[in-house]
Amino acid sequence: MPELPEVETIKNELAPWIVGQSFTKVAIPDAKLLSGCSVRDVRRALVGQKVERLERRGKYLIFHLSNGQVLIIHLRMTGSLLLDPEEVGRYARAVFHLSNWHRFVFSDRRRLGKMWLVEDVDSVVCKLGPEPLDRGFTPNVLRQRLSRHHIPIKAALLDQHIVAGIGNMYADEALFAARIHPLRKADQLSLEEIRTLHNNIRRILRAAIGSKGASVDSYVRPEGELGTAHFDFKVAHRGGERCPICGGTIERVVVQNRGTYFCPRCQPLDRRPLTQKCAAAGLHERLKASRSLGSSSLILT
DNA sequence: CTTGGGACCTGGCTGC
DNA sequence: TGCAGCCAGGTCCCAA
Repeated sequence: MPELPEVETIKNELAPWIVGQSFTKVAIPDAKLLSGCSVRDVRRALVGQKVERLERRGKYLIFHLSNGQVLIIHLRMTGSLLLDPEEVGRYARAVFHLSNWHRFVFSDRRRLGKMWLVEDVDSVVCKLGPEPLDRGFTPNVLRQRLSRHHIPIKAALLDQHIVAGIGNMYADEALFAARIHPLRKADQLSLEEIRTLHNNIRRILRAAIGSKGASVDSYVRPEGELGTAHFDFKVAHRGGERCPICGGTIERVVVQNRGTYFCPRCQPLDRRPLTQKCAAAGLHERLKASRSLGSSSLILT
């Protein structure tokens, strides 16, 4: 599933082959791929145009063309861009031939990917939230954006209008690293929690780019290699396994129709001190009793 | 305005 | 072995 680190990797690895080259031939066997333009429009506009620059914004890949137009690709769930594959394959949705005799293929098993040809990038990506790796993305920016939403923090991190580029895997990893339960309300995190979350979002995304992305499902890099970021996952897609911190069992819940993995011990829903929790639950006596017995923890249900 | 839920899409998996 | 039915999740769209 291409999220920010995967799209960034694709951009970095594709750029040396594409930037400065022009399109010589474009085939789009799957017209459903296109949003707001026809196959003929795209072929006519692209052929002969040079790619001036390749850019990523959130999970969007942006090709700046020499005529000022912009080709934008979103890979969604199962899309990939393959450089010079031996065969185009049965899932090829678009094939781009370049002036250096290389070609790249937009391959997408589930056909959820999208492609736009526009005059103005903002007509497609204007509503995206800030780039989490930009200098301007400070803890205060994150705090301000989260404070407007009374929804689970997991849902807020997945909302591209709040922050761009984070998907299901990295949201789970960042919340685990910050020890924040995925169902905590976005507008009720403390400043300290937001600082920790902000720090971990950036750390985890940077590390994942360093590992060239996570190949959990169908993600492959343009030249066919896999990424290795998933080997560093602590909770994502690890339901039922042991938590690497506390040894407890990693659980899976569904938040906003998304499989969500977390450690209930490391990411408690209620973070108030134990004494306050017990007061709220009317459990003074039980706490005293458990302490007098030398118990260091109390299970609240 | 915000929030939640369904649609899109299809290969792969589960269970009968 | 075959097949129906469910699941995965990024984004858009609609209803409350």
